[in-house]
Amino acid sequence: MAATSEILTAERILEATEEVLRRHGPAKATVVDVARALGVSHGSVYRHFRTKAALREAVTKRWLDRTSDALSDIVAATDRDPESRLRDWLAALFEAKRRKAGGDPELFATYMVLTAENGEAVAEHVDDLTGQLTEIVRAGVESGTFTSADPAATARAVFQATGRFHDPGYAREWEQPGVEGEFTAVVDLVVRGLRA
Amino acid sequence: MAATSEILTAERILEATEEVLRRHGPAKATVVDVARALGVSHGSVYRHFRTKAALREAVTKRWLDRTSDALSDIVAATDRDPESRLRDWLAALFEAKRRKAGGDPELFATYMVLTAENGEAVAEHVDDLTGQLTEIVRAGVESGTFTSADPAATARAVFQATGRFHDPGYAREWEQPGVEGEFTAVVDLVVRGLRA
DNA sequence: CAGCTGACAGATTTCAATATCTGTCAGCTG
DNA sequence: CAGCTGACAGATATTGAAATCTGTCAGCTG
Repeated sequence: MAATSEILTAERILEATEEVLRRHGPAKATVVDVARALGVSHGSVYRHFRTKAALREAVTKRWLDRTSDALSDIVAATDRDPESRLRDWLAALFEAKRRKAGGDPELFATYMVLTAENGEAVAEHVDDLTGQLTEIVRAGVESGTFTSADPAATARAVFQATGRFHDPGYAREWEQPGVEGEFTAVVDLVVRGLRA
Repeated sequence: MAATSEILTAERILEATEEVLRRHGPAKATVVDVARALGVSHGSVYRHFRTKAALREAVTKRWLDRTSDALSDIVAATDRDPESRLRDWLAALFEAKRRKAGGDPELFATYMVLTAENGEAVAEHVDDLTGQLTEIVRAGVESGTFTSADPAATARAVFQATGRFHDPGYAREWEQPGVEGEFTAVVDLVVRGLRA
């Protein structure tokens, strides 16, 4: 067992947990399974995570953060004009979610369960994303393309108005014909509403 | 038993079913319960509704139609300007849903279950509502207040963009402080996007 | 002695036996 | 004879006993 030759770290436990969740699903994945995958006793896992809930929350955070990170490049491209950055950002978010949902539906369902039980982590993730949006909106206001008395509030409104294209609850509809057009229609409406 | 003195109609069965659902919830409400409430045998209920699913669907339709009907007055007020009719319509929809969700959470949860199992009825209801919105948008385009190449598509976009304030899935958030402001922010954004 | 193990108590889940419900229909009733 | 009843078969839900899991901790090990 090569696994036992390395030190047991939180990171390794999280990786093993993701694997166990992928294999067994959220309902049947146990701490004992995770320990077995690592070749250690389950007591050792509890040395790094106080409870099973804490372990699942950490996995959830990691997963959500991977999405936020993927979008931050668009926010950072301050040389590009805000309107197309906004459109790209929204399209990238939609595309990322849709690929996750459609590509591996079971794994996506697993993370739906995890996010449902970790409202705190999800709230942080939403704050993270609206924070990114706020930067783009603020850039737009400064360059005179957008109007907004309160960029943070406006960013939240943009995020909420496009919810149907990133909220996992709507995942079923992302595969239906015509979504692409519906997405464009909503984004156009929102961008028009933003313009100075 | 006064009830048995009247003829058994589909209407009376629907009323009794609503009552049974209110009392027992969606999981425990049985056809036998409905029959007992009416003072008849359950075989008689099957004379009017082929299956339990059909009965539940009919109850769901009735409930959804009551919401649509309440909004149609605003659509019909063609003497008022389209922008304020749109704002009123969206506010009335939000308010109606919020009252249902907050006023009797258990009953609302019951109808959440019913709508989840009757996608067909819900789709019709959404078509109904976007149809109403389309009329308002079209009136706005005709009077020159709004721009839209395709009022039906625009109406759908408006409906989807405001989903957070009428989709039952978000009901938990309707009670939190600040929703009122979030609602206004989204509606303002959408209305600005609509203006010519 | 820092990190890990594994036995343990209480909580949770599983499973199979039991009870209830759905949908049908032959026959009753007014 | 139109409308209703209630017994019935198969499907679904409930229940409680047995199995498994979570979280702890005294003691082992390198």
